[in-house]
Formats: sequence, C-alpha cells, structure tokens
Amino acid sequence: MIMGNFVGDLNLKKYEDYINVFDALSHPVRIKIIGILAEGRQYVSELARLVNISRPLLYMHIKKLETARLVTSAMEISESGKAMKYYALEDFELQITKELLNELSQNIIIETPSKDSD
Amino acid sequence: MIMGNFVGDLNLKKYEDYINVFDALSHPVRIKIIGILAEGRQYVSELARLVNISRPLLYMHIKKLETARLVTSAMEISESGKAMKYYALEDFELQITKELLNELSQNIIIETPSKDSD
DNA sequence: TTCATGTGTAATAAAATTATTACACATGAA
DNA sequence: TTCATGTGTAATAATTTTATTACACATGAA
Repeated sequence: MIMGNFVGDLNLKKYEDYINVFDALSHPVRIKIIGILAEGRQYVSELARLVNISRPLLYMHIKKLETARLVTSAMEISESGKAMKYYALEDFELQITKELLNELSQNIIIETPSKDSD
Repeated sequence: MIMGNFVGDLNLKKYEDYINVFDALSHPVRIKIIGILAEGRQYVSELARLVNISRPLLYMHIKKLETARLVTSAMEISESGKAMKYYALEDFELQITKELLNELSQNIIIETPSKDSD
C-alpha cells in the first residue's frame, strides 16, 4: 500500500503521478521557477522576467509543473483593470525511498516487441 | 546550507546532482529497474530479460541510474568462468521539500539570449 | 490614437532522449 | 566446431523535449 510519502496538498497515487513530479523537477529552469514561487506567488510576465526566459518558454515549463500539480494558477483582474494570471507553489514534501520505488514498480509493465535478438 | 536531505550512501550536493536523480527517476523503465534491483543484485543480461527490454536499451537506461549514483556495478567471473556484470541498488532515501528546492534554485542562473521580444 | 503592459497560442527549429539493428568478441559445454 | 550464453558498442531511426519567432487580442494611460 502506497502511503505516507507526501505531506501537504500533493496526493500522489499512481506511478505516473510520481513520474510527472520527477520529470517536473528534472530541469534547471523549473527548479528556478519553484525557487521564485517559494518566495510568493507571481504573475506570468513577471515570472518570465525573473526566470530570465521568454513567456512562451515559461508556459512550456510551467505546464509541466502544473501537470505534476506542484503549482496552481488563478486569473485575477488587477486594480488597474488588467487580467493577470498568478502562479503559486503548492505545499508539498515528499520522501523518496527504495521501498516506495519498489512498490511503484510493481504496477509497471514494460511491453517491448524486441528482446535483444542478437 | 543544504543538508539532511538524504539518508544512505547517496550524497547530493549541487543542484545538478539532484537533477540527475530526478531525471533518473522520470522514466517507467528506470523505476522498473530499481524495483527489480530492490529485490537483489542482478547481472546485465538477466536484468534486461526481467525488465523486458533489449540489452542495448538497458545500458542506455542504467547509465542514467549510474550517473545519478542510484546504482553501482561490479564485474565478476562466474563459477562457470563467464564474465558477469552485476548491478546493485544503492541505499538511499531522500526528502524533497520546498525549502530544499528553494535553496537549490539559488545557485541556478538562467542565461537566455531572448527575452520575449514581442 | 499610440504606447506600454498584460493575456495566449501556433508554427517551426534545434537539441536531446529513447529505441532499434547490427555488429564484435569471450567462455563452457555438447 | 558449433551452440548457447555472457560481455560491449557503434550507427541510425524515431520520438519527445526544449527553444524561438511571430502572431492576435485586451486594457489603462499619455
């Protein structure tokens, strides 16, 4: 039974959930984004400036963070009347152990046509 | 100061070390490999059969696990005299927190030529 | 109206990852 | 000698990821 591997709002169940998280954490830009959001929420354009990448590229990266549910977004209308999309970091804390990975692997079935036909 | 995020032989320091680990854990085949090695060490050909992939492909995947230092290898001569390469899972346990990621991000500098020149 | 700033995405290029195929070579047993 | 099993890698193909460029559209202020 998989449980007790996380703290916070993140509720990972299937191995795909974990892989999404690992994948999300496997790029410097995305760690940078997390670092910035750890200080507080930020809207898209400003976030892109802080990370020092273009907005389209930011969207690409943050999409992975959203898929992994490490961040959430909310649209707001600023005082000046502009639409602003804010991203915020989710509360999480997960523990990676051999036992956890072993449990996850039980559900993984690799089906490959080729079996090293030397 | 980054510390206390791991248990076991794994000693992660720089953010690149962590990214290597996350990257290593971001593919089903590699989780499967870890799951199998969690039961005990295994030699290359048998490991490939157990995972159900070709040997060349196994090498590709396990290389990432080795880079992340999640597995180690050792050559041995079997009783029958054949050279066998055994892979074993390292002892590890790491805790991923917002605080850790925030610290890691401090060392990440993104240098991109383009800044969304809309 | 024009400018600065915000939103979002489609199309493409570049680079990296993943997967396959085909080799070479060694040993023990039949 | 031939077969089964082990080792390892080079070359290529297929796919995905990452990055760039060029759009479109909205609002408030000058």
